[in-house]
Amino acid sequence: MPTPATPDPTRRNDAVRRAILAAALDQVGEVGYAKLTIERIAKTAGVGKQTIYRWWPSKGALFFDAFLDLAGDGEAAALPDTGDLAADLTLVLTATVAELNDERLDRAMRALHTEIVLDQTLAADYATRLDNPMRELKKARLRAAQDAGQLAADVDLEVAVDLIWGPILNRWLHRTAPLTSEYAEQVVDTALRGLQPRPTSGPDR
Amino acid sequence: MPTPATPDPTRRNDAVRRAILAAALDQVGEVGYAKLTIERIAKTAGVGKQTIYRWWPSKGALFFDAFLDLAGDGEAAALPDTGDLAADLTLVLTATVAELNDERLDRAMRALHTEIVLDQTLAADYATRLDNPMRELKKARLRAAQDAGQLAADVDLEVAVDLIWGPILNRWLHRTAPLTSEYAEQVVDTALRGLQPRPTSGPDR
Amino acid sequence: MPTPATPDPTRRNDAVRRAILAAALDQVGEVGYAKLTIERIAKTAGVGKQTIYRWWPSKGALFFDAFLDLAGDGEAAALPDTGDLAADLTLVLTATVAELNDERLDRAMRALHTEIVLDQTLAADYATRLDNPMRELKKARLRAAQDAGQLAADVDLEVAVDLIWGPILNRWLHRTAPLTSEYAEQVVDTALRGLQPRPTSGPDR
Amino acid sequence: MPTPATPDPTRRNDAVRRAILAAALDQVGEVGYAKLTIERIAKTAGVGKQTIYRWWPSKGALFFDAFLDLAGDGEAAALPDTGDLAADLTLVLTATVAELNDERLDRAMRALHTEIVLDQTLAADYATRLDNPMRELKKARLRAAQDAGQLAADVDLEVAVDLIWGPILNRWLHRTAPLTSEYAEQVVDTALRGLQPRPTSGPDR
DNA sequence: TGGTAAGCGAGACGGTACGTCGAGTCTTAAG
DNA sequence: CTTAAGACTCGACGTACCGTCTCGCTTACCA
Repeated sequence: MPTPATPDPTRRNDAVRRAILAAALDQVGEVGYAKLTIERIAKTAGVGKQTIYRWWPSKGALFFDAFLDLAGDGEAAALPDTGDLAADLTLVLTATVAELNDERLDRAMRALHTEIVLDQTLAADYATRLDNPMRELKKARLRAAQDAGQLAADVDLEVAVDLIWGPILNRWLHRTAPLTSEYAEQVVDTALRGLQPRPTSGPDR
Repeated sequence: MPTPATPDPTRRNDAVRRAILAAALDQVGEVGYAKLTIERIAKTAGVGKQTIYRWWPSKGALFFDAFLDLAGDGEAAALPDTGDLAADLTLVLTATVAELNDERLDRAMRALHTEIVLDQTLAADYATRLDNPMRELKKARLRAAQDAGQLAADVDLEVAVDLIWGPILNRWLHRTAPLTSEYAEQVVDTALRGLQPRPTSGPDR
Repeated sequence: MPTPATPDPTRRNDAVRRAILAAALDQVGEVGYAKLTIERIAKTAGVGKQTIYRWWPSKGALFFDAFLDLAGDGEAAALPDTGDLAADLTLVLTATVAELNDERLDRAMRALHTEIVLDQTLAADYATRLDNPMRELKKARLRAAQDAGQLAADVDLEVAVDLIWGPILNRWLHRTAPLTSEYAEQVVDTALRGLQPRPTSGPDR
Repeated sequence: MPTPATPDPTRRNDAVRRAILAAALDQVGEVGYAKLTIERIAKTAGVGKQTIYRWWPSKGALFFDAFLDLAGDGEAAALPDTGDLAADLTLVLTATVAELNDERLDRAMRALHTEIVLDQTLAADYATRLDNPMRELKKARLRAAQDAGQLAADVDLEVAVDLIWGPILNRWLHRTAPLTSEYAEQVVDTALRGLQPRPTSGPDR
C-alpha cells in the first residue's frame, strides 16, 4: 500500500518541478523569505497550489529542495591544495565571504539557515545532503596538511573545521561587524597559530 | 495630540507589561515560536490585542523584549578570573553548553536567533542590548589574560572572541554533533594553542 | 455561556450587514445563483469573508436572509377586496405573474426556491417568515368570500389556496408553457367553477 | 478526425455506463445531491473521471440520465380508466404521494427538480423525455372523461392537469403540510367540483 | 491474425472557491 | 487615557473538486 502523502513519483512532471523550485528561489531573492508564500510561488511558477502541496509538505521543505538543487551542482570539487595551507584556506574563505556578501544569495542562505535551525528533520537532511559532504572535503584538505606537517597531528579535525569556519558563519549571521576578506585572513592566521604567545626564544624556528 | 505610535510610557501599566512578556515566554516553550501568535499571547496574558500592538511593533520585538528581560537579570557580572585563562573559559563555556541543552531555553534561544538573523533592526538592537555588553565582558577577560602574558599581545580580541565562542554557537545551531562540555574543553584548548604543530625543540617541553 | 457560532449581535455593524445582503441580491441578478460565491459577495460588499462566515452558516442562509429582507417590507398589506372574488384573484395573480416574468426577480426566486426545496431548516424558516403570513392573507380573503356567499362554505381553505396558487407556481418552475395573465385568468375561473360540467337545466341562474 | 465532443457511441461499454448511473443514484441517496461530486461517482463506480466527462457534459445531465433510466421503466402504461374519473385520479395521486414519501426517492426527485428549475436546457430535455409524455397520458384520461360527460367540454385540458397535479407537487416541494392521500382526495374533489357554492335548488341534490 | 485506434482506470495538472486562521486596525464600554 | 473585548478588512493557509491532459492497458475492428 503506497503512502498517500507521497504519490507515485514516476508520474511526476519534471518541468513543473523545476519551474516550482526556480520560482521559489527567484521570489526569495525578490521579496525575502518572510514574504515568500506558497501562493506566490505557485503564481510565479504558473502552477496550481495543489501541485506544490502534492510534492512538498511545507514551504520550508520546498525551499530547502530548491536551494540544495542549486548548491548541489558543481560543489563536488575538492578544496584547493597548493601545499600552502594558510593560503588555500584564505582563498576558500575569501570566496565564501564574497558569496555571503551577495544580496540575493545572502537572503536565500539566511532563509535556509533559519529553517534548519528550527526544524530538526531539515537539519538532518541538510547534514546528509550538503553539510557532511562539505565537511569531508574540508577534513580531507586538513588531513593532507597534517601529512605535510603543516598541522599538528593530534588535532581533532572536527574541532579544526569548526575553529576555522565557525567564526565566519557567526559573524555573517549576527552581523557583528562587516564580513571582509581581511577578517577571513585574520581568522585563518589566528586559528592556525593559536591565541597563546609564541615562545620568544628564537625566531619561528 | 501626541503621536499615536509612541504612547505616553508613564501611563503604562507595568503589571500588564509583565503579564505579556511572561505569556510570550510561556507559550514559546509550550508550542514553539512558529505557532506563537499575538492572539495566543493576548489570550494567555488575559489582555486585549491592542494593548500589545500599542507597545510593540511586531511579534519579534515583543519576544525579543521578553527574552532580554529574562536574560538581563544576573548576567551583569564579569567573567570569572582565577588567573588560569583556559580553566576560566572552559568553565564559562561549560555553563553555556548546559543552558543550550535545556529544552525550553533551547527553543527560546533558537527563536530569538532566527528573528535576529532575518531582521536587521532586531540584530542591531540585540547587539546593543545584549551581545555587545557580553562581548565587552569577554574581551575584558581576554585583555586581562594579555596583561598576564597568557595571551599573545598582538592578537585581535574580536577575532579571539569569535574563535572561542563561534564554534560552540555553530555546533548548537546546526546540531552537527552533540554539544558537550568535552567539546567546549577541546575548543578552548585548540583555540589557545593553535592548529599548527608546536616546535618540538623549545622551552615548551 | 454564549454559543460561539452566534457572536454577540449587539456589537454587529449594521451597515456592513446591509452591504452584504445588498451585494448578495445584486450578484444573484448579475451572474445567477450557481455562480454566486461567498468570495464574490464579500468582494462586492467590500467586506472580509470572515465577516460573512461570522454571521451566516452558508450561502443559502445568507441569500435567504437577503431575499426575506427585501420581501418582508411592504408585503404586510391585505389582499384586495372589491367584493368580486374572481376579479380580485385575477388581479393578484396577474401581478404575481408579472413579478415572475422579471428576469432578475425570476433568478432570485428560483434560487430561493431551490434552497428551500433542499434544506428543511430553511423551508421551516421560510414558512414562518414569509409563506405562512402570506397564506393567512390569502385565506382571509377567501374567508371573506365565504361570508359573502361567493365561495362554498364547506371548502377547506388550505386546499382552496393550493388550487389557485399551485398551478401558477408550477408552470413558472417547470416552464411548461409561457406564464401569462391569460393563464392566470383561466386558472382562477376553472378553480372557482370546477372541472365538472355545469347543470344544463337553466342558465347559470 | 472525428469531433472529440461526440465519441463513437458504438464503442461504448454499456456495463461502465450502467455502473456510473447506478453510482450516481446510489450516492445521491447516500450523501445528497449537494455533496454529490463527479469524483465521488467515479470512485464509487470504479471508473476514471474522463469516462464520465466523455459521455456527459455536467453533473446535472448525468444525474438526469440516471433518474430517467430509473423512471423510464414501467411508466409507459396509460392511466387507469374504470369510468369513474374521481376514483381513478385519486388512485393515481395516492400512488404519487406514496412515491414522494419514500426517503430515497424524495431526495432524488428533489435533486432532479432543482436542476430543472435552474437549468433551462435540462428543463427542455425533461419536458421532452418525461413531462410531456406524462402530460399526454393525463390529458388522454381527461379527454376520455370529457367524452363520457364527466368533465366539462369547454375546459382547457392543460389547465385541468395543472389544477389537479399542481397542488400536490407544490405541497411536496414546500412541505407546507404532510403529504397524505387524504389531501390527494380533497384536491381531486375540490378541483372537479370547483370552489363556488353549488346551487341549492338543482338536480345535484 | 496482427496492427491500430478507440475506450478505459488512474491520476497529475492549472484553476477556483472553500472555510479557517491570524495580522493589524478600529470601536465600544468599563475603570 | 488605558484597558479587555471583539468586530472589521485583508491575505494566506491547506483542502476539495472542477474539467483537461497524458499515461499504459485492454479490447474490438479491419486489413
